[in-house]
Amino acid sequence: MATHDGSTRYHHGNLRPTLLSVARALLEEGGPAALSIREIGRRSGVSAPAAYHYFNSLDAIAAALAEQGFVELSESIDAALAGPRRNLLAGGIAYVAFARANPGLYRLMFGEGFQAYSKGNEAIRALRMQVYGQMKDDLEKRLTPEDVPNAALFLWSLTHGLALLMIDGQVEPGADPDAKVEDILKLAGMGLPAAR
Amino acid sequence: MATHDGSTRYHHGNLRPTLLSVARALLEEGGPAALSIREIGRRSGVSAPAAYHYFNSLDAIAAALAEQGFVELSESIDAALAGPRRNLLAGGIAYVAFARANPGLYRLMFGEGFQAYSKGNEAIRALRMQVYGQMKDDLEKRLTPEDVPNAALFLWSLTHGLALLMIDGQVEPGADPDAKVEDILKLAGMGLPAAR
DNA sequence: GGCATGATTTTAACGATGTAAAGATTAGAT
DNA sequence: ATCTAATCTTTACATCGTTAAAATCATGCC
Repeated sequence: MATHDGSTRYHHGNLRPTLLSVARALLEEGGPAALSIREIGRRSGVSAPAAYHYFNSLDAIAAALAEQGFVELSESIDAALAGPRRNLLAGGIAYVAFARANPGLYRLMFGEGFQAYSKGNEAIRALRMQVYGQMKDDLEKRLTPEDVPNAALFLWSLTHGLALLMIDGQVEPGADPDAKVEDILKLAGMGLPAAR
Repeated sequence: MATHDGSTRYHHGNLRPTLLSVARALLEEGGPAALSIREIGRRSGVSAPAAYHYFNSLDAIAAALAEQGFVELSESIDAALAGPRRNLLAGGIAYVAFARANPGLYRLMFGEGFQAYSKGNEAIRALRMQVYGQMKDDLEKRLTPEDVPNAALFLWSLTHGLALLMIDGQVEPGADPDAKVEDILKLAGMGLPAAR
């Protein structure tokens, strides 16, 4: 079997990271459904069962990718929250921007892709909660304590929903999607416009 | 092969509806990923390729289920909008209630399940837009025209996001989920609580 | 009533997938 | 240099979606 640079060593030498980056490319090409252990092996220049030395299953690869995603999303939100505008709006914009830049990954992190039911996606749920906690912590600096839980869920719902609608192509693509996101998220602070 | 009532006719006699209802049960048991043409056949007391007389593919079965879902969701929203409270809040509550009552179906309608990329899920996108239009129409009776587009997307994002978070078990299950939904959706009218 | 026609379903088969088991190859320590 | 453990391959199995061909049934026509 040949490595992807043409040489033909028996040992790949750098397989685990290669598998992950190939998997991630696959994920962005075709969404979570396109993740395939055989295809990952093929593109990595390696036979399919080789992956089983580093991951117990295809689901384990998906979980590793999701974990990467949560780290990156978390960093991205942190950066926005610490940036020049240091407000919730900036955090929300960063959140949606991450989803738009990594739609396959975002769907993996928050969609099915793991059997949403039955199985032990307990780890994923915890990672999601961590992101939620990040928003919540920030809200605690701004609101009275009893308002926080509902405000946090409100904000998360809005941001999550907007992110999904956008990566699902459900928002008519205007000239400047970032501006659109900002317009929508701004309404969170004011509520809907007054009735006429 | 035996029918599910024990008799053993060659012709099933009522196959198409049976396939759909079995598929829907499967969908709610295990989510969109659990849809399997062979399992549908098995549970319908029929061989797998029999389904191909009524549907071109597994995706076609999924599409038919999704269509059912959109009809039901639409009716449910209409009923709420025409009901005693006849306001947007009631519509939103009905929307989320539908998702909570049919989580598998809702995920099929709005999640992946169809290859979100590449393929022709154009019909699904149109059906989604129809639901969106329903909310939008109602908003038009209440707001000045230029406010409508952003308000509609705002509302849809919030409702859709909340629905998904709830059926993903991401909202700590309190005593009364319906009340929680109402609390959150109410914030859409007022905006976030004032800073302390 | 007998029979042809068309609708419905079955069996058999193909290619692809995830994964397990067993063997080959290689790197690194002693 | 040899032994050991890590890494990777080949082979194999069960399952899946789907196609092709054959079997069975229902129905209208004579």
